[in-house]
Amino acid sequence: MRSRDSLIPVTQTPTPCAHCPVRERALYQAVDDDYIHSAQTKRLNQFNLSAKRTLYEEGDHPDMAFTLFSGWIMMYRSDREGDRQGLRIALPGDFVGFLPDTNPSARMNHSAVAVTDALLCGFRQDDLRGMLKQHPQLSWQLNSFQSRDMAACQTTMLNVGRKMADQRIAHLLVELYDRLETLGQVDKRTNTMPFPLTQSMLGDLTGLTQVHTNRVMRRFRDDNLVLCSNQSLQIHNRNALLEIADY
Amino acid sequence: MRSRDSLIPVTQTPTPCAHCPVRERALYQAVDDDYIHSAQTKRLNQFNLSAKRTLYEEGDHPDMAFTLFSGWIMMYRSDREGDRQGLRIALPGDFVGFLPDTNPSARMNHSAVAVTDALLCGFRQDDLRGMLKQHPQLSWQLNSFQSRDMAACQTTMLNVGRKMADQRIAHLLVELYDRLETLGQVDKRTNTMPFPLTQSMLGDLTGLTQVHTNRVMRRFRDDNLVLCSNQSLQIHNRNALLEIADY
DNA sequence: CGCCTTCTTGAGATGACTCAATGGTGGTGG
DNA sequence: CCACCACCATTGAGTCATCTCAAGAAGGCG
Repeated sequence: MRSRDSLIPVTQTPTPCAHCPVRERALYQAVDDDYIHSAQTKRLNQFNLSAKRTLYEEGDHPDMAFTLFSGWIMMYRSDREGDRQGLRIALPGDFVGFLPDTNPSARMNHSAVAVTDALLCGFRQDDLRGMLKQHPQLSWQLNSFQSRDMAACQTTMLNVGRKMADQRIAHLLVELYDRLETLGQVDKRTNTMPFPLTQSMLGDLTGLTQVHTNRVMRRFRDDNLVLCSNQSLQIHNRNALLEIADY
Repeated sequence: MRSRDSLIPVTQTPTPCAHCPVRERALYQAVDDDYIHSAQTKRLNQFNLSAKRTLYEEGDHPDMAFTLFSGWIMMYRSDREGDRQGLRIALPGDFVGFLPDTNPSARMNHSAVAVTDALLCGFRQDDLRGMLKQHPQLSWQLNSFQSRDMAACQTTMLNVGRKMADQRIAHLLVELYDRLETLGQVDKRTNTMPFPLTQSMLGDLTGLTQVHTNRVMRRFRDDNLVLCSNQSLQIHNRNALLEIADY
């Protein structure tokens, strides 16, 4: 499987769960120690994935799923002409690439690419499916995650289907800001967050072209709403952004 | 809760599961008899919902979820200006309105309206949540449903975000045709299916205006691809539709 | 220094929207 | 049985948001 080629193992020994930098948001959150122990034994190595490398692609049948420890990953779907529609950005703590269908002919219906260098913790799909079937709490937890993802997906649909370009982009920026804030990755003094997305990716995620994304971002900058430079983005006027985004 | 006003109880005695006309697609599919018995005891009355009545709305905290027995229901999300983005059409057998979050402040993030008169079987949210926590198989089943819904949602996002109007509409028509075919609701001799959607709803579901939807449908008719009349739709040239839809 | 990716900007094309008006159809009540 | 009304489909004219194509500028990296 080609996607595996990009994955570079980091350590040979499983990392104890307590050391997981994002334990509180990962799959085994809120599961009691017994289950966590069981999760530990299933945990595989950590892997590095370099920026721009593909984690998996539409049509793959990956044998691992991952918890993202650090970095950004973009999930997207593409059509025959090669146009991309971004689905969502996975941030540290998110659970990525799980294929619930046991059927060996089941295939991923979207692709995942590293926006930045990423550190991932791998689980075998089979092990995960086994754990889920065995532990109702874990299944329940996954249900919640899926519901949350579904809600976000619906919000994106509303944006892409019904909003103007500036609304879509403003919404995405605020959403990422808020998610990064809960991860403690924004500088609250300057309202600055890491922002590794290219304008092309921003367009993918909002259903716009890169060119038009550029025009909107320039307008935002001219209007003194945000300042984007050097892989980071500073929000100057959050209220105006919220207003535009209809958040 | 206003949405309850539209629901008209049909029978006072729970309908035995074996009589469920769509048993094979409902939540308790593939769950063994013990669970099914438990599900039976939780099953509430059946309800009628008339066409155009709302089942629940964004912001509601409904105390029931439903299995749709007959009729069509449209789920959608709307923004402050009142624009609607259709999320999906629920057909008989689909599970509708479940709110997994136990938190009493949790709210529905989309609305559901009856496209046609509908017959629904109700479950108390609390009972469902209890059953799910107790029975891993049931949780697992729900996971599969959510994954399937998520995949469909992503397909819609690709359509709405990246495809031309005729592609979006062709895709929706074929998708509905296929779903109705598995339900045995198409006349295979004439390739005709029931089609209660107005052009306005069709526009909601594809991120288009009613007016533009009309123009596309007229073109489809002029090109002898489909014929839509009298609440039903006949597909004359499926291959051409598939080609357009990039299915 | 030179290459490659990303960003920027312009000019023109076009798909989809808005506004507006008309026609059809089915249901309802007098 | 007819008149009316509500809803839906149809069509035209004009506008606008976004796209396409194209080219140049600005960085980062070996």
